[in-house]
Amino acid sequence: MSITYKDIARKAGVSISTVSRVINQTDLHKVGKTTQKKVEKIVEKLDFTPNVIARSLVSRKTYNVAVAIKDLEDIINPYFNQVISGIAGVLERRGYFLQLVRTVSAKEKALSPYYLKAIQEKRVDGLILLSEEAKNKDVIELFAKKVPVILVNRTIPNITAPSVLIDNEGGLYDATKELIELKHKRIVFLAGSFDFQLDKQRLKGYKKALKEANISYDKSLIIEGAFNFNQSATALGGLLKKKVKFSAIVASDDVMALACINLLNERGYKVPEDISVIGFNDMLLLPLASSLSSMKLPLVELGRKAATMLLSIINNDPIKEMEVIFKPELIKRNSIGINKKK
Amino acid sequence: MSITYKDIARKAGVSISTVSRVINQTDLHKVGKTTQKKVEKIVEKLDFTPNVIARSLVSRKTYNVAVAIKDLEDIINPYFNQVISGIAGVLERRGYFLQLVRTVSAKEKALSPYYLKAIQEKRVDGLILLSEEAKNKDVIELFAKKVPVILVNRTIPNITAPSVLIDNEGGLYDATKELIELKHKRIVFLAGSFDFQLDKQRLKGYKKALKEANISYDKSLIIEGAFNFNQSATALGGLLKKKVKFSAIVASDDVMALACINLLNERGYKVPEDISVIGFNDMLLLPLASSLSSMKLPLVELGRKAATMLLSIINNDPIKEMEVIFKPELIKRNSIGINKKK
DNA sequence: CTGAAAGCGCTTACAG
DNA sequence: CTGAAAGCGCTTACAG
Repeated sequence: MSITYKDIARKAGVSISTVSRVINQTDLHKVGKTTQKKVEKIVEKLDFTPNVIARSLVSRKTYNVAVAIKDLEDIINPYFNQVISGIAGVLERRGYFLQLVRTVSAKEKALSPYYLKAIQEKRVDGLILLSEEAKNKDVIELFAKKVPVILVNRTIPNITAPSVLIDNEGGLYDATKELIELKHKRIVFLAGSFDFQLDKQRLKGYKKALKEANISYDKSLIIEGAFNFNQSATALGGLLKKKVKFSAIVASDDVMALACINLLNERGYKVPEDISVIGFNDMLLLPLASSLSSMKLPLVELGRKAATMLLSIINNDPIKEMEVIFKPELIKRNSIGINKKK
Repeated sequence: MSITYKDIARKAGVSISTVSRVINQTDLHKVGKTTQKKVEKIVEKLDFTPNVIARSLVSRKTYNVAVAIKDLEDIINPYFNQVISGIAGVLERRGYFLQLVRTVSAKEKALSPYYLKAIQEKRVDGLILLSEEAKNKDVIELFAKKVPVILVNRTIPNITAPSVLIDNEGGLYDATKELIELKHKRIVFLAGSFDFQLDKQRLKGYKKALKEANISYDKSLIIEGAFNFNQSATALGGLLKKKVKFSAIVASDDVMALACINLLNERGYKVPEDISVIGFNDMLLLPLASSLSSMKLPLVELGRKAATMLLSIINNDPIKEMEVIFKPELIKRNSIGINKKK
């Protein structure tokens, strides 16, 4: 079997209490220098590492943090993997491990969804919620139980929760305004889903920009693409089929914007000569590869912030701000141009 | 505090042994139907979930699996996140949790690197190694200790380990051959690093294709780009500065290929008119966005296979094949063309 | 069919 | 300065 405190204690001729003190560097002032050295030597020689499970059982700390995304396969999405990368870096430096969990339960026999299970089973010390799919009710309950939770890019009505937010309204306002300045009047907003707060907020920003420019809001220009390539293409295809006129598109995500560019090219439209396109998130190399203009966010930094806040809460350190807001910034590339139609 | 077996037992008027039997559905035939119902009712009412830490301490199973990448921030790389996505899907379905660990230790005070720590601390039941950075010596030791480990895209000399492999030699052979058929003779191979097996194998395939076509091998056409955008651009920049002539590039990764296309465009070369470029991995949308030809691999499927093999080993199920090999397939897009120079 | 008891590998007052 | 003992929340023979 594996080595335990008992083995170390026997070899050193001391008690396991002493072994524990040396290994954990606690109450060391009470341990004789010689004894300490003796134990340390043996620990080193055996390359001994304490069983973290046993330790957790007593200390009630697991040094594990759960990061919840909708579906585990979503880490393929550059938005999520940038944020997670930022989280991971911080956890790593602070000696925590990162556990990936999902919020959507497929055909699950468990009483609670997977991500709640990690909490209930005491697998983790805290949770960072990257997904809108977790139900408000469940999240509120977690707060009630004093479980350390950080929300990313979502809020809970009537509750001020520790959260890292994105200025979605401002982002879409800026994007729309830029297009308006380029003389566009019929601008499509390709949202992911209006079940999501982020898209509701973005729609607000879109409307605000139109209003300021005295352009009337046309509901037929608003479509949903489910945050993925294929459904975005389908949504835009529907618009083209209905012969709805437009000269620009703002999409809620770069992948969706790319789907638009791709479809437009297939149908013989040129970007940006015929249609201007702006994405969201400025995901790594994707925009560069396709010359896509996008609303850039410091996603890695955002993840770092979320992790730092969570660790503060876990360790009962005071946190300065309950809500940190990141503002997207327009990065112009060769996917937007002046509207030349009429 | 939280609820335990003791609480359930008291409320049901039974012993904790009985509670355990009902919750775990073990030896149920020995438990009276009425008793069972009574306990189940209470468990349900309290939405009770057993403490997995305590359970692990006894059962020596954590239902956690570690996935090791070089640096946690590497999940940004589409190669890794596709493989991890495949792994995650399988683990999820089988009730396992996924822990992300890294193989490279920065300034770490621990005796062993982070990923080994997860094993030593008994945090996990097994390990999937996605990184070449883990030392052969350490990996061999893990096998000696009977730790369930799966290697992905790497082998250990003289050892047949359970592994999921990529036909790197065949992949670069095919890519090079395609370019040769397009009349290219001076083909650059932009590798990541020759410290890595995968690039050594790819170089073999490159040489083999040249040899078959009676094209002599020119060492000055072989460069290293460290698997990232910037260093790839620098490497190619060096080649251009030295005025080395070439009409095509095969890169060890799509991001690297994209760096080439980008730099070539900046310097006034057209792809594919002047220079043909082929990438590797066919990473999601990147090639589509940049019309990049690439060697496609079923990376998600590869991850699934690795996870399935690991769970078989963990559960002592027989595994059919120790080594599964995936073969890349050339996807032609508009980044390659016939060499028109002389 | 049911329960008492030992034990998993640690931590932590407490006693000396 | 050091150790014996209780306890964390479970599982698992064993006894009845």
